[in-house]
Amino acid sequence: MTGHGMYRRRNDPRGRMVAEITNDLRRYSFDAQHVGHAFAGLHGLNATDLQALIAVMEAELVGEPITPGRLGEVLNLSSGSVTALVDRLERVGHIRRDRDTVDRRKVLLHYADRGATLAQSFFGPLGRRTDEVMARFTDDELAVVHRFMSEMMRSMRAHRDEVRAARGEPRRGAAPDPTGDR
Amino acid sequence: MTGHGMYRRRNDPRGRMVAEITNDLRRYSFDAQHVGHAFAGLHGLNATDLQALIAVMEAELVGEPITPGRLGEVLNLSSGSVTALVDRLERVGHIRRDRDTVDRRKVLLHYADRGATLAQSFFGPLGRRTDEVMARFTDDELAVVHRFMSEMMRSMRAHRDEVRAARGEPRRGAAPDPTGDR
DNA sequence: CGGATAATCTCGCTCATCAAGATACTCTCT
DNA sequence: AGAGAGTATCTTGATGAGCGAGATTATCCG
Repeated sequence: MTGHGMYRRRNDPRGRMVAEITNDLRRYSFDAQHVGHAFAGLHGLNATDLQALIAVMEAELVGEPITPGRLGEVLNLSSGSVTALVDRLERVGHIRRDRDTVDRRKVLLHYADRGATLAQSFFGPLGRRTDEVMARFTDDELAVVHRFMSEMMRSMRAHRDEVRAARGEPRRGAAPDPTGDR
Repeated sequence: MTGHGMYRRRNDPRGRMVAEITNDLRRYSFDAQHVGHAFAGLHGLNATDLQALIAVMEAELVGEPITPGRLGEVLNLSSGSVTALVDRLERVGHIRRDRDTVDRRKVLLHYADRGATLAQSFFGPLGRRTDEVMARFTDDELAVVHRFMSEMMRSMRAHRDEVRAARGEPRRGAAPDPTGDR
């Protein structure tokens, strides 16, 4: 999944370039997904656990610790799944729970040392590889790349929201999907 | 997940740009993953099923229908999981199995009309969005983006192979280009 | 207080995936 | 031609992530 460009066999140079960029983006996302999966497996976690750990760290580094509810929104998980997820991560010492002092219904998630170390060993090698690639580009070139990725990211995010919103709406086309939905 | 740039708080302009590109790439991949998941759910599939369908179509469009074994390598699934996966997709009419006439141990996977229609409705809207973004870039700018994404993709693929190798077992018969398009 | 609202957690179930082993077919060598 | 080794796929049983409905705990307000 994750990307497109499978058809689109235009023959002008620009058309080919668009197709290749599209394919590279798709492959990059696909591989990134598998890196996460494999790395998580190496450390006794699953892909979701790793994503969650990263989300918890990001939130806390920005100064706004995340709640289980919000984490569920970010990862698109049910509340029951989030509880199980947080249990798993807490049990192995990657994160910990704290009650919010202001609104004591809320639980705030904080990363523990063990989690920080793990994230470091995930991002470290990845960052080194990224730096190697980026070193081959001038400031002006990186500025172009930045503008591009920024717009592509926004575009994909909008698309994600649209597809998610399509849930629960009348389903057109083909088979009635006996299992309902997931 | 997958990506990085969470730390790296350099303060020079270039450092900030690198960090932002990195973050956008990570978010793009993350969202792309969720688009696939949500779209699949809408159609009674899971994320893996959709990836598999795409891989089957890609292989056949290139003229080399994929086998279950190869599909398992691409998706990094066990043989048992692949059988179940292919069963699911065949049952709902997205793909079909054919025995290879030359080596009758092999099974070749082909997409069916229903699968093609589904893929179309997945890639169509995505492609439209992508075109909108790319239209805002000149040929020269796209050439820079192309060079960048190509190198980033290769870098991520190498990293994936490295992380996978750190586990039990490398791919047999060399594993060039899973998701291989082209 | 009592009711409404909100956030999180509990429980029973489903289903994707794995690991190991069974089966089916092919290839090589004598 | 047949035995044995090799390869591809399929079968089976177990595990565990995730869902969804309802229970629990906490806050806020009249």
